[in-house]
Amino acid sequence: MPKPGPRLRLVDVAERAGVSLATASRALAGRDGVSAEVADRVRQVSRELGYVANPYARTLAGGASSTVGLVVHQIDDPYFSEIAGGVIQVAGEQGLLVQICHSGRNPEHELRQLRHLIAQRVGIILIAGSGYADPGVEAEAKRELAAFQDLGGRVAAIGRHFLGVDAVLPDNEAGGRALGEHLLGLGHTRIAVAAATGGLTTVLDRLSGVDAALRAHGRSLDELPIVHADFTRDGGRIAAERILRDHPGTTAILALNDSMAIGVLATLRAHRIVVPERMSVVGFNDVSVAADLAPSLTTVRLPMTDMGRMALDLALKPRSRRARRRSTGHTLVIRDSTGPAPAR
Amino acid sequence: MPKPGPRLRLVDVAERAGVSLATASRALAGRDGVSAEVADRVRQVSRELGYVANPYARTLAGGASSTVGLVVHQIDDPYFSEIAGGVIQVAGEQGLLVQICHSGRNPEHELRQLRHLIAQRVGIILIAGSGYADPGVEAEAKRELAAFQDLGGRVAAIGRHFLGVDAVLPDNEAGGRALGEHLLGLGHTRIAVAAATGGLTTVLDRLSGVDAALRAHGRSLDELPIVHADFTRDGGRIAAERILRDHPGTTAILALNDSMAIGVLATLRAHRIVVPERMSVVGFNDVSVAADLAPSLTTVRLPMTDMGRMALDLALKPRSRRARRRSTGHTLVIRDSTGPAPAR
DNA sequence: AGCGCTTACGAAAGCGCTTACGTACCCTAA
DNA sequence: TTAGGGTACGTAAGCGCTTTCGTAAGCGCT
Repeated sequence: MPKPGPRLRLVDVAERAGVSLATASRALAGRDGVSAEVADRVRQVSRELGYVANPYARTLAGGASSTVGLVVHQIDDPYFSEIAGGVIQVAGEQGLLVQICHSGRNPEHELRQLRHLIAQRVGIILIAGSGYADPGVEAEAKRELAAFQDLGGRVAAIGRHFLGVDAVLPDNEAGGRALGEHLLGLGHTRIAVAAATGGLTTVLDRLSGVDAALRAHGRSLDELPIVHADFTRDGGRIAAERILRDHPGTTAILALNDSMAIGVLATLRAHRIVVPERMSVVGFNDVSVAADLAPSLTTVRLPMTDMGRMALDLALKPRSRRARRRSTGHTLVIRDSTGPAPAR
Repeated sequence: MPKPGPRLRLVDVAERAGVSLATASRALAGRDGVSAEVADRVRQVSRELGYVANPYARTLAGGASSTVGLVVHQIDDPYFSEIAGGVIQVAGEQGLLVQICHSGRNPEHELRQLRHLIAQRVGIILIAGSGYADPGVEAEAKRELAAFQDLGGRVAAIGRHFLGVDAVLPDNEAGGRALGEHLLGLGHTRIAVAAATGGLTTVLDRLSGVDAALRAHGRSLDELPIVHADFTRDGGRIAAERILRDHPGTTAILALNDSMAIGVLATLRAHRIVVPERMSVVGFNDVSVAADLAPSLTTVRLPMTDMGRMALDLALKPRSRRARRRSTGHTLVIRDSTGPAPAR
């Protein structure tokens, strides 16, 4: 059992292997200029001794920083915690450390976090969560990230297209379309949308998918009431109240994420409106509790954990000339919260 | 990885303030040996220039590391993600970075993560999640943490008493007792317990609270069927199936955490057993979805976010001679999943 | 004055690593 | 043979900071 001595340094390994510090460093970094024979010996000794490089010294000396910074809106939101789970998993396999910080859905605060991560010299930055439709808001972050990449850092985004970096893009549009078609297929015509406050690209993309579905049926999103509130359970509550009050004929509520859908369901329950008999409800993301609600929630599943994994994978590849994009795929998961439109 | 670049260094600040490197360092660290006047000037200049210390250099030179390592069983478990939320919040205020890693409820893997964090020279380690009842299993971790502390590191645990470090201890026993009393007060006598696999201190503590409640009524835990399964939704499912099969007279199921309770509810729904009319169900923790289930879940609320905060606060205080303990408090939250015991 | 003592500061020695740069050595070609 | 060009490795110069140690100045005391 390799016992991690108090402070084992690279010199110790080098000495034990009978080589110089430089050679030991090269051998462990897999750099060439070392004979295979010597390199093997060094690695062997290092393993025996249980040597772990001091990341501070390594980074200070100009080596690659082995920590990845992950920016999420809020870690205690299942969407982000699942993404984080994927990232941490891959990071663990690669021996990387993950630093997580909150942006709190606030572009300025996000920018501050970004700068902090950069100042802290992380090697990789992963930035998750919806982007802002206003390019001006993203511009500063974009510039900061570009500079970071020019200095050798790597960046990948999850769910944001305007950052000019590699990105994992959830199937927001296709998912929105699938939900729209599902509801239309069930005969719903009076559909209301519970959307997050405007300005988020995620919202726009999902809406545009819904629109596509409607157009395929000779209709359009313009006909539907769209109620804006926060991307949270409370937002869903508020939206649902507003819909019930202002659009009483509604037979289906399409919430743009599961949190809102949960709020919608709670409100409907409070009003004793039976789901799905009198009202169908759909969400988006398929967070793990969606299956446990009563009624269980029809939603579009995004592979959040995989998205986290993919993002880190992207960032671990060398930078390409053009920003790469990876689509996530999606699955319509039909559960008990949707049913045929009630007869009028 | 980011190259030296146009980064601002402490020398730059020192030069600009007309002092030596050493004085600048002392001034910014708030160390004495610098006149208030000079210190102010240095801080002023540093602020103007937007200087951020290079943490790698700082740590390498022997300063305190400004990163905190947080070990959780699994970040995409709401219990842990809420704790992490609290930790990240405090860390953000203090300008600390949080590194999260998974232990996966596996003592060996946890130990490996611990060693990795220590090797990476984090300054603070926070370790969350139930401990193991077998002291042998904890011994190695305990030793490792003690050594880490002797080298100047700080450690705080959340929910583990056997580590010999400062700890935030959830009110497991009192909470268990509250749940037991609640059910007994409703007239339930045939109560079954869905517990996690043995060996976790959390399980033992909660059970002991239940036992206390029973004894206050002249009964004892020994009379109740206790079914062991995983601390997850699936575990709850399995436990519920077993209870229904082996203990058909049961009128209340006490699940030792919310995840299990959710599984229990799902199973009851599948069996068309109405909650709470035919069966009451309680959970533990009050994760945020507990309120959104149908029926909403009666449970004991632990202030997870606060627990994260408290743990980091503890770790930020200087080490005391004896390990400190902080209790979290708890609240019994009565919702719709519990009701009077059905007449026989 | 002369002595010690404190205080405010600077010079310089590392912390453990990466990476130019230098140097032996060997192999080939003229 | 010797110049020329790899290849394998060692030497040493930092990376940006903290901290020890040294020093000069200021203080009160004999």
